[in-house]
Amino acid sequence: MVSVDEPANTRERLLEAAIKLLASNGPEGLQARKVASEIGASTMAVYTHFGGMPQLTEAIVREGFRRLDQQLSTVEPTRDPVADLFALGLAYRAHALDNPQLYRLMFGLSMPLPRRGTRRNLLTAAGVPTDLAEGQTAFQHLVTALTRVIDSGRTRKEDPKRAAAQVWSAIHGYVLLEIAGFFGRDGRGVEQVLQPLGISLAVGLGDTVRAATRSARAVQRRAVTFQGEGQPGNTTPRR
Amino acid sequence: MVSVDEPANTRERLLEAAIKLLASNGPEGLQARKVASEIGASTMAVYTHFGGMPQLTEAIVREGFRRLDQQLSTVEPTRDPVADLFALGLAYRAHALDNPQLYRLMFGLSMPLPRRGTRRNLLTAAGVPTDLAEGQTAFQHLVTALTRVIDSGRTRKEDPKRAAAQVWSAIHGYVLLEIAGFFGRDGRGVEQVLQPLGISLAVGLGDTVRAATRSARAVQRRAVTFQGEGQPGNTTPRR
DNA sequence: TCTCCATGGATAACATAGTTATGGCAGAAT
DNA sequence: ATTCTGCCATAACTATGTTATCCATGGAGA
Repeated sequence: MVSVDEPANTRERLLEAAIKLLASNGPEGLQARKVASEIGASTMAVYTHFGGMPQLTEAIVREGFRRLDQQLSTVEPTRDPVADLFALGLAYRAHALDNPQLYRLMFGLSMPLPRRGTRRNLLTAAGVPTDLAEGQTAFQHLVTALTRVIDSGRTRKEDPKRAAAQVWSAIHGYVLLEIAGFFGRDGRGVEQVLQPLGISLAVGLGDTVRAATRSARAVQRRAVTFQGEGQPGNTTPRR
Repeated sequence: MVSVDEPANTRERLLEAAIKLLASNGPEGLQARKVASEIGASTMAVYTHFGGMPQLTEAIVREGFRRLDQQLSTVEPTRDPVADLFALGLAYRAHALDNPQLYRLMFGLSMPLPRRGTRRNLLTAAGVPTDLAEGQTAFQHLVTALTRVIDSGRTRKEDPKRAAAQVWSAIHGYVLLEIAGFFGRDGRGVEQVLQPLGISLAVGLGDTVRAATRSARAVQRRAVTFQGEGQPGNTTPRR
């Protein structure tokens, strides 16, 4: 589980190279020739194993959601379900900030940039990403967390799914704005926006300001366990 | 103000055609040859008036923020600042849902992280993407609205900017997820997610459940004035 | 062992789309 | 009238996704 990925087969190496190129070069890095030459192969490898760039991109998105799911799974439940929810939010944010290009691609924000060359028809039908089905797994983490919050009596009775939808909206929006640089690049946004936002939502759902604040502080202490504060180049023991 | 746009000069016609093609064909529609031929010109027109496709895209983004600003400006303040904030949120959502491709493009272009040296660097002036600077105007609407909310005493004292950042995160995330289809395509997400989210945030900031709910209902009645419920092809008296 | 076939992949050609070089034409300036 | 300037049509150039073709390799079966 902690072992470094061995080369494996060509398909895996292509996918791995593509993800690396995406992270380092942005969507521009996702070019058949670049990806193929990265592993010393010709472009045909892409077509043999994926069918084309759209399918390779789709595979990247799927892998991105798989990794997000993994990261969210590392959040262990405690006695404080609200704190657990906050921890989930921090883990979500950590994944997105550590893989900003990937995160954007997962939600179709960067892909449709018209590449040169021929058509592409993956995420663009009507702005409807294929990836939504994959996103369900990430959403499920939130539903579970909110079910525990609601069942704990800290908040009002409410449909956990709808509450989770609210929380996901908030986190998703926050993360995208932070990636875009709107909250600065020093990771200050977490304490200035994300944490207050989490407290606001918890209180809005019925928790008390005191309790929510205390849970937020508790998570702050836990949080050092996760990724570095958004600064690239830190130790990222992903996978 | 209600007059149909006259052809105007070539630059305007190009921009207009590009926005139309973006809306109808998605990002695929943003091709130099297509845009130019749409107005019966050659691709050179794009280069004469914009410099290239990246600059044309940038102009589209700028126009998108301008229109968003216009739409948000139509929300008239009333005696109920919380209701006004909700109305602002609905107007924001209406703009995004009526122009989903444009909205995605507005936020999809900022990829400032890897700082590629040469290619398409026009959006990163000094590390801060241009589109974010434009986004400031939209953000300002929220700051103003939240200042009124906070000053009204309905919520706790708080920095309006930080509160606005929370609200923007929530709306932005909600809108993107709704565009992506996660909340269904029937516009149900507004009452099932956006409205509860707004109430949660208001309550989280200090308002009472009763008052926030009442404000939300008041806006619901006002809201019919805006766009149709996200269904494309309705009457959109923009500009 | 030899033959045959299937699979993966290299080479190269093709189509598309951004970009650029060139030149002409109309109207303004002199 | 001449010259100059700006707009833009034409066509060429380049990069990129895609496809056609062909070769190599390795396993199955005789």
